[in-house]
Amino acid sequence: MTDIKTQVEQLKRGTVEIFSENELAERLAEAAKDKHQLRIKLGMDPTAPDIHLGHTVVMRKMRQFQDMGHKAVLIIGDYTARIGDPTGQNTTRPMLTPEQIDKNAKTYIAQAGKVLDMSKDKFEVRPNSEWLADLRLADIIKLTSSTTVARMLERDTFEIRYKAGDAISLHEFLYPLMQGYDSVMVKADVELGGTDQTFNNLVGRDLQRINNQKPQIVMTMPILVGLDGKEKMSKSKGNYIGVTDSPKDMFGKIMSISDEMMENYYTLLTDIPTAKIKELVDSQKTHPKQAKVFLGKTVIKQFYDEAAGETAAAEFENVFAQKQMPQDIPEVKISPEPIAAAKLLAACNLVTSGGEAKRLIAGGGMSIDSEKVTDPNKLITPANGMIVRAGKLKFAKLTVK
RNA sequence: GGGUCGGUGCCCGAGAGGCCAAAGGGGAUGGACUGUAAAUCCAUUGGCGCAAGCCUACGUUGGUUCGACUCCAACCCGGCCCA
Repeated sequence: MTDIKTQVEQLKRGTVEIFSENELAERLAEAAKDKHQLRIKLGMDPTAPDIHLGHTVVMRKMRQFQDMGHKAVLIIGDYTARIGDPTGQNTTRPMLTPEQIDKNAKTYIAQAGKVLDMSKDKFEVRPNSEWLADLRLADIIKLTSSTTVARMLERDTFEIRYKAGDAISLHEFLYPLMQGYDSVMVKADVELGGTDQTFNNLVGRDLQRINNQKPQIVMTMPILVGLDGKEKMSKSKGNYIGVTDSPKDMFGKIMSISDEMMENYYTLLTDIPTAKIKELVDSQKTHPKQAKVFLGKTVIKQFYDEAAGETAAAEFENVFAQKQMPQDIPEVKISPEPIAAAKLLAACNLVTSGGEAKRLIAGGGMSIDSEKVTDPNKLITPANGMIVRAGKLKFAKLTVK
């Protein structure tokens, strides 16, 4: 039994709430006793094609269960994606086409392997169209009868929108029910999710109870704040670090988070013990920059290897602290005729329009071979190896055709 | 179904016949300052053009007018109230 206690302690780390901790202990004990795997459910909406660090917070918890011998059941919400999770949304989401969903689901599964153990006995993927697509209206009516309008409006996202006089489509109410039904269909023992999923996941408990199943244990985890320091990390908000980002990008993005966010990132994205984290984020004990460098390396190690983290850090230091040129400047082929500076920026794909180029130059953001360009009409004669720079981060190296 | 209010640039939101590529804010980008952090400050923020200027844009489609984001009509979408 002490073993179970330790397990619960480990699993508790990083969670916000568990419904309920006692049930979790019981369920773990039962599983240990008759040696069966618990089914750990995590649903993912294939609404955006990439997994980012925000997803990995919960996925890492799932991995922990796997390492204890349990089974990860990843639900690809290909059917629920037709609705779009109303959580955290202030408007109805556009419905996705089946093709988009299918494509996104494929990359999701591939990318999930970066965090989860994909071995056959520990991993199962199920698209929820498997059971949702064939529901008959009668089934749906039955499903909807399990809850009430008042209950739905308790959810703050609905409540806020309702009070603000924004549109709420009726089908959005179906979302939590469908997600809960998923739990019934896969016989989930535990469902993981961000705190914003609490309502949805608790509906799963209700539906399982109605269907004579043991209600799943719901574990919620904090939402990872995005790079802007304000909103939830998400691809559509462009404030994310993707699991397939290059080590260089990951490092750069991590370095740009604000100091206040570091503790959050350390806690949710690494296994570093709490006491050690306290030291790292204490500016008296650790220089914030060093703490951030270490965070960057640690995160990169999870998706690449230690060397990749070191390289990224060194490159970063080189380029930004020492103000040297980066190693891997994209090369641009260009004809040797003299060209106006503004046009050159466009030719190098460093800007998207002539106006932007002019603005950049006017703002002092363009340089050629480290020399500032101030006149957008200045004629530049391209030469091999010439370095064109736009802003701090964008470079191009010319090759004359 | 009836009444009523509304749909504006990436987002929020002002404008109510010419002075409107459209106030203000947010965001974004560039610059200064830094630890490429945050905060702060400054600048820029539809496209093409060296420029004059031209084009595209205020839900959609037509109309009135020398001229429409602003007026009219129909339609589409949403909020609220009534049924």
